[in-house]
Amino acid sequence: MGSYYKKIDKSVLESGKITIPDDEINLLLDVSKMNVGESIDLILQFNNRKYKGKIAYKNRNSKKNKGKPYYQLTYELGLTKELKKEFIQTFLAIETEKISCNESEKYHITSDNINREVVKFQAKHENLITVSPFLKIGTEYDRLFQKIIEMNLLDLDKNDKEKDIISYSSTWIPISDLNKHKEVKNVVYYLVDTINKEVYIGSAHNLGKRVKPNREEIPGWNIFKYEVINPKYTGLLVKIEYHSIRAFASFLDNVGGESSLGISEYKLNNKVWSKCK
DNA sequence: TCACCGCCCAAGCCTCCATT
DNA sequence: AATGGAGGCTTGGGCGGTGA
Repeated sequence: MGSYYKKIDKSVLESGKITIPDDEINLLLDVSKMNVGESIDLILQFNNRKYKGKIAYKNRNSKKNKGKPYYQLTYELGLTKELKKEFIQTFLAIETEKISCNESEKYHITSDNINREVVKFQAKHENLITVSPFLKIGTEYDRLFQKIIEMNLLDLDKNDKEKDIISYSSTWIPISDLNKHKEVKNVVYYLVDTINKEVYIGSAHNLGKRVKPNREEIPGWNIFKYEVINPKYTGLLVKIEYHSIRAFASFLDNVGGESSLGISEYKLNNKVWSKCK
């Protein structure tokens, strides 16, 4: 048992899967009883936090490489993110290389001059490996870049617009124009009956399928508006909806049993939402 | 309310490419 | 030629939607 030192590269920081050379695998794990196709689960510890990982002995089936299996260490993406924050110098170099690769349509990023920092994998005891920086290039801007990486602002592959939870908020629209908005996706919507002074709030992955005239909960609704949730946060759609309902219920008389200030003659028609008492 | 279905994403696996 | 680096395809689990 010992330590394996690895230059930081895309494998380490992005895919979270690295090939361990045959002559070094025994530093991390006793593989004498391992057969091709098998894998061993282990824990990687970095900064006192533990991450799931495994070492697999993998086959190569192509004609050219048949019969030359190799060892691959993989770990969860949570660790890749922490490592990006640790090895800022290399991470930024890789991101920079990506940009020039895109421009020149180069395919692989293996340029030697970006591989400067080194991480150390040390076998502690059975199935526990500690991960620590061995060679690190610090700068005065590390704290700033840590923040930026933490907020995913450097995921250049992704759309910049993805920072906001709400990506679009409509004006109030008369029911007669409903058809023009049928195709809108991932929305929290507000239906209002201006005659009977009623409000109803809902959410939908597909506006046209949920919002129709004579809706049971608020049959007389005649105007509506909606907010489109950033696709990145669609998992939170219902939570955002309930937050809106809860907020409205605190101010408007409502049929959901929430105590309200009753600041308006309007009434909230929602009956059910997750109440955080 | 429950069971089923389809979709999406991450993990796993395979393979090609670059480097030595 | 050998082998590590890394992209792409496949798979499977989880989750939301839908219909009974």
